Amino acid sequence: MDGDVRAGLGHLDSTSDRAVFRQIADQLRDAIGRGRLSEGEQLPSEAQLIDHYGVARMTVRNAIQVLQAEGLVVAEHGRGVFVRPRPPVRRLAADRFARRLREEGKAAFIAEAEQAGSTPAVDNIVIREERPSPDIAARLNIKGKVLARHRRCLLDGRPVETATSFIPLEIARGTPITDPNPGPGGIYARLEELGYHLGHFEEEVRARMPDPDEAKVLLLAPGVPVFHLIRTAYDTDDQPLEVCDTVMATDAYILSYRLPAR
Amino acid sequence: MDGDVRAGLGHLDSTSDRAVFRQIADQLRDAIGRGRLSEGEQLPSEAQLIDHYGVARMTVRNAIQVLQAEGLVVAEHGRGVFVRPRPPVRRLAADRFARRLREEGKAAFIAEAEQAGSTPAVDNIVIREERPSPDIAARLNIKGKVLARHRRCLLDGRPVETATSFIPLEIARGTPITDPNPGPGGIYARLEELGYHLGHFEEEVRARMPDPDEAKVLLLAPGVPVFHLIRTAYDTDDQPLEVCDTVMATDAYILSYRLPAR
DNA sequence: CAGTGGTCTAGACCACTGC
DNA sequence: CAGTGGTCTAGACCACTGT
Repeated sequence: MDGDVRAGLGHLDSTSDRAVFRQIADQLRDAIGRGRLSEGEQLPSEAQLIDHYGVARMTVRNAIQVLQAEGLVVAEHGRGVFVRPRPPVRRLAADRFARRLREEGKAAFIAEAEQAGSTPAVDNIVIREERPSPDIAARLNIKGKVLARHRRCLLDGRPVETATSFIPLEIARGTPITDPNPGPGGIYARLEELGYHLGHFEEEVRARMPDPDEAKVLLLAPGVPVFHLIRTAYDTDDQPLEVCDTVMATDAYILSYRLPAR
Repeated sequence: MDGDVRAGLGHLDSTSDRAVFRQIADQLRDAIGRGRLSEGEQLPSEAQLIDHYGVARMTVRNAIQVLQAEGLVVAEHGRGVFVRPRPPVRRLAADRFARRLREEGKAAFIAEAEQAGSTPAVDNIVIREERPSPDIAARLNIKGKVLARHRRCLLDGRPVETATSFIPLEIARGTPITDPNPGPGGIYARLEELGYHLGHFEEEVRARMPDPDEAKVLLLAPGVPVFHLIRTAYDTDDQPLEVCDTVMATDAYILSYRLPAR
């Protein structure tokens, strides 16, 4: 026995040309993958790993940092390093903007959350007139100003997405769409009441690492990417009515879509 | 003047409680964001940053590592650190599995690539019978074995995705689906020839950091997440015919979907 | 308080790139 | 060859957590 630091970690292969910190990362990753270290469980402390492997502290820290960048572990100052718990994941259905939901008086985010038994919340609401970016202007096919509706959405107290809707000011001005709470069914319901008939949505999905602001607002752990969605709502004449720019925590969502076979 | 290391980097705020390496990362990130350092351009070397800020090497390296984890820069051993070039992005259309493409004799990946003016390629093809994972078995609603068709797809020489299709062995056995090259239109065309009528597809989209194997096969830079798609093909009776598990480089793709409004 | 991770220094040697 | 980043050591001091 060699003071095995639990989890059955092995030895270093000094003949290998693989860097020591990578070998340590490999062994910890393997322990996590095999379930010898399970979700939420604490990894051996830096001091224990230093003893076990007989290396300098930076070597151990480099190993742990590799795992952090992979999203496998989270370090908590003063407490330890833990296998990253997988938060509950919400599956966004392909029909999440179906009219029946609006008719039930639910905005999409609220409806989805309640259907899944979670408690939704919305904060950081900012509504103002803006000159749109060239990209937004092009998507809306307009030259003038827009109404921008920004908010952050939370599930069971955990921030999961920020979103900004852009609506041509010509459409939004003087309507409940300019209110912080636009009423039952959300702004899509208001648009339909105003005589705009929603035809379909187009959604573009990207994924990337968050910038520091996004990581802060969404309380993202290192190694957790974001979805960046840009959704355009079209009326039945294929005229754009709204663009919604959304940044979502990828550890909180699975996006689901239905594709036609013809 | 203080040997300004190009790019107009500023000074450290010693009164700030923000860590020095984060301040350095902030300044470099800002320089990139403002275009003072543009795509592909080389950052000041570690030695230059050490001189400029008067800090230890590890401090500078920590700063650069922050930017790497954000996907903003790539380090090349012996050459320097460079603002990560944005590779050309392929937009995957919502109708990419439309029948007309199969009838034109193109598999989806090939059709998409050629339509966009790129040169597609496929390698690492492995086809074999397997006992499916519980998840795959459940999606296919079967108990028996599957035919697994694995491949890696490249655009203009750059690997962009790996994919594995799972087809119930009962369906695939003794058909061209078991061939490395299943013929024009891909396996979906073969399925239809066999009398299965494709009705629709359901696609689940996740994003996460790659594991080391995925990073290697897709030549992913640090800080580049992957899309993980699981697509199920259904026939017109809503019976599953195939499941395709795909891992894609997120810096190579924008996924595009059409959502119904009712 | 002891134990944890966070930051930083000052060096060393190595491996890769390009002239 | 000089210049670059990659790895590693051996320390120091700090900040946070929990007892």
